[in-house]
Amino acid sequence: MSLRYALLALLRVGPLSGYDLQKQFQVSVGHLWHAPDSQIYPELRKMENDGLVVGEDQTRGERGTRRVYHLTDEGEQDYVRWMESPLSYARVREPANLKAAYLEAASPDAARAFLHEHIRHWSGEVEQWEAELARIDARANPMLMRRLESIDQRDHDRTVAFKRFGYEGLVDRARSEIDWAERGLALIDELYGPENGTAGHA
Amino acid sequence: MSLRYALLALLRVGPLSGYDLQKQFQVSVGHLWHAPDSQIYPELRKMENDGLVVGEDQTRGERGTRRVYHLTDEGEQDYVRWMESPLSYARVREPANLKAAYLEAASPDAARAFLHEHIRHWSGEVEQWEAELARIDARANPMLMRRLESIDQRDHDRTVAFKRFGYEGLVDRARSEIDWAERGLALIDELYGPENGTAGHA
DNA sequence: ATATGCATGTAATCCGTTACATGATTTT
DNA sequence: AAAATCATGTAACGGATTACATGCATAT
Repeated sequence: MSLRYALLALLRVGPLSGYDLQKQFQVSVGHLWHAPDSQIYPELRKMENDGLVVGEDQTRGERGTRRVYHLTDEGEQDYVRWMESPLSYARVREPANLKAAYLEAASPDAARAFLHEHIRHWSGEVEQWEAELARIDARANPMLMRRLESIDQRDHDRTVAFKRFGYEGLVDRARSEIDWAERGLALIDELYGPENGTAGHA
Repeated sequence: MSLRYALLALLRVGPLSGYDLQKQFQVSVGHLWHAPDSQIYPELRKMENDGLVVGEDQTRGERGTRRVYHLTDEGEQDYVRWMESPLSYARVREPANLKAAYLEAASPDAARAFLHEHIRHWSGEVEQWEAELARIDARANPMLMRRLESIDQRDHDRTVAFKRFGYEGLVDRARSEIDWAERGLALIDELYGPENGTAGHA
C-alpha cells in the first residue's frame, strides 16, 4: 500500500525507465520499503491507469524498447496528499517476539541459536543503513543529489536532515533488537547455566 | 505464517473451543501476533486437515453446537519443530520511516501531526504491553496460570521469564519509536523554527 | 561467441483485511 | 422482550512471494 508512494518519491526527482527505477529503488527507498521487481513493473502500470504517471515508450538499438515514466500533476498531488494525511498503522505481528515468549519449548541450544541469528540479522541491517547514512552525509547518493539539484538551495538542509532522520529510526530499532537479544542470551545462561564448552554457536 | 504457531501455543495449554480460543487469543498471544476471528476459524479447519488438531463437536443447549479443538501429537511435534528451527525474517517495510525520510514534502504542521500521532500510537502499545507484563508478574494471566499448572514446578521460572522476555522486546521497540519521534519533533523546530502559538497539535 | 546486464513482465499461491451473514443462548 | 454474548463462518479483494518466462544490447 506504500509501494506506490515509495515509487512516487523516486519519480519526483525526475523521469526514470521502469528498469532504472527498479534499480534505484533497490539501493535507496527499497531500504525503507522492500519490493521485488516483479511487483514494481505491474504497480507502475496500475499507477499509469490511475493517471499518476505517464509512460513514454523509447526505442533502444534496433528492436529494443523501454518505457520511461514521468510523474503527472495528479501523481504529485497524490503524493503530497499521502504525505499530509495520517498513516494507518498495521497491527503488531512479530514472529521473533512470539517465539521468544514461548522459548521454554525449545532446547537451550536452539534458543541460543535463535538469538544469535537475531543479532546477526539485525546487525546486517544496521550495516546497510549506516552505509546509507554515510552516503547521505558524504552526498554520495545519486538520487539524493539529483533531488537537491532540482530544489531550492534553502530546502537542501531539510531534505538531507529528513532523509537522515528516516534511516536513523531504522538503526535505532535494529539496535534495540540487538540489545534485547543480548539480554535474552544472558537470561538463558541464568536459567540453564552458562553454555558448555565444545558446542559452538551459529 | 506464524498464526498457526500462535494458535498451537495456546492449544498446548489444553483443549479450547474455537470461540474460547479466539477470545483468549485476543488478550494473550494476539498482542504478539494479531489476527481477527475471521482468520482464526478457517485456520483451525486447515490445521485439522493437516492433522495438527482434532475438532470435537459438542452440543450446547437445545440446538446449539460448538467445536472443541484438541492438540494432536503431530501438532505438538510441528510446534516444537517450529520452535527449534530458524525464523525467516520478513524484509523491511516501514511506512513511518518511509514517510519520515521525505518529510520535507509535508507542511510543518502535517509533519508535527504525523510525529505526535506516532508517539500516541506507540504509547498506546506500550500501555497494552506493560499491562500484560504486570499481569504476568502478578500471575493474573489465566492462560499462563493454566500452563503453569500443567508443567513441572522447576519449569515455572523459565516459562514466566520467557513470556516476560517476549513482551519486553515489544516495549523496547515501542520506546525506541517514541524516542525517535521526539527527536523528530525537535528537528522540525530546528528546521522551521519552534511551533507558533495558537495552532494546537493533534 | 558469450556473458553480463538491460528490459519487461506473467502466473500461481498465500496471507491478511474488511465486510457481510447467520443464528442460538443467556442475562437483564 | 430485548440486549449481550456465544458461536461459526463466507466472500471479495488486495498486497506480497516465488517461480517462471522471454528476448535484446553491449562489452569482452
